[in-house]
Amino acid sequence: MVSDQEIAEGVETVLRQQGPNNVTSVNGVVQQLEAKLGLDLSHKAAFIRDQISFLLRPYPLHHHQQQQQQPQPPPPKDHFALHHNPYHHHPQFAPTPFLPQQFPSHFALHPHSRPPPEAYTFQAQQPPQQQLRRPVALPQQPPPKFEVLASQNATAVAPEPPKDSAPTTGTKRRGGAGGLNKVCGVSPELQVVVGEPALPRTEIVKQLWAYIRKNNLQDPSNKRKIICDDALRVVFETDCTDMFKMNKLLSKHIITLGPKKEPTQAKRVKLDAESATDTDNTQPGSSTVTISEALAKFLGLEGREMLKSEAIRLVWEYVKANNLEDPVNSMVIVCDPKLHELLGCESISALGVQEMLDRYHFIKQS
DNA sequence: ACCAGCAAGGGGATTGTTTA
DNA sequence: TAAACAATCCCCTTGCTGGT
Repeated sequence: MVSDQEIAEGVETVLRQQGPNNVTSVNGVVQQLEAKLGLDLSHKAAFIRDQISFLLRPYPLHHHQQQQQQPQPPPPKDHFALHHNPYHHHPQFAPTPFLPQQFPSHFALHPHSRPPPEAYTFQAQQPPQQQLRRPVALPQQPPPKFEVLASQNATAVAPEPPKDSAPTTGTKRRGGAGGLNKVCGVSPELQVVVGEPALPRTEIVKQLWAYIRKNNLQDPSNKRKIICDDALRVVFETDCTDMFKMNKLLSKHIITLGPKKEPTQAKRVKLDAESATDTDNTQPGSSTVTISEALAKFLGLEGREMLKSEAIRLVWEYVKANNLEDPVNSMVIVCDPKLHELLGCESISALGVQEMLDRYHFIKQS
């Protein structure tokens, strides 16, 4: 029986040794790991996928970086460097020299929603059988501890006991980090509105309503009706919608991150884009920032103070106006010379654009 | 007047039930 | 007994309806 720790180390080793261009899927890594360990790891695919996404997540941004760093387009190939695995201490998995390369974007899953290593240890310590289905003869398990983690991303979702709307059907289940509390990716268009690259669905809805109220976008005669402004028009592709349709339209812009049950039909936008790391969790989309000179030049603006959301929106307008989305994968932006000059790379994931702007072109104000 | 419940919509987690 | 399947819950929003 191989432990989660060994698997985690094995994943890191495979990624280091193989090089990203040779690893095309989670299954590929599973297979290589199976060959390496001589075990059937198919039941560990989700765990392995988690490990991959953790290892390939972007480096976290630090606030002082955002404030102090001068606009210096970085070598994009460093964008996804392999992170050290907290499990890593077994000598047989000693890391091999690793040359940073651009990983296939489909490996860049839910990066910034990733639990901190210490929290992850909790998961790893639990045999999956106990985490998942019936606890067999064990007494009722307490709510999953990673519920707390979900609240880190969904700060407004109070961890207080939920409303007791459930009928008296014995044991009650708590949401935990899954279900609607699961952190989902946000499309670039929707990011302009909610201001975050990844949020739980509930939080996305909440932010959206905050945006609607803030901008007075409800029809006064029928508050169920939403009158779209420019940003919402891009998201919903209509001038007017109602609150129920809104959720449906919203789902197009919510990208499932991480392991997911295989749907019978691929109906969603493919998840292959890396998420921008964003340490600024105080309504970043609506904050005023000073943009870099390069960005001001790019946007053809005189002034350098503007709403962050507006700056992002303008960049996306440029992308769309110039058809810079990869026709094969719209989550990948193929930079033209002008965008190349701004971002310092030839191509970038959709979600990576905001990260680059955050990191190098937004100078936050107090 | 006030309150609770319901309406739609998303999808994963969990529990309960049925079947092999 | 295990697997497969079904049902329920989680959250959020506004406005309507029915009960108190």
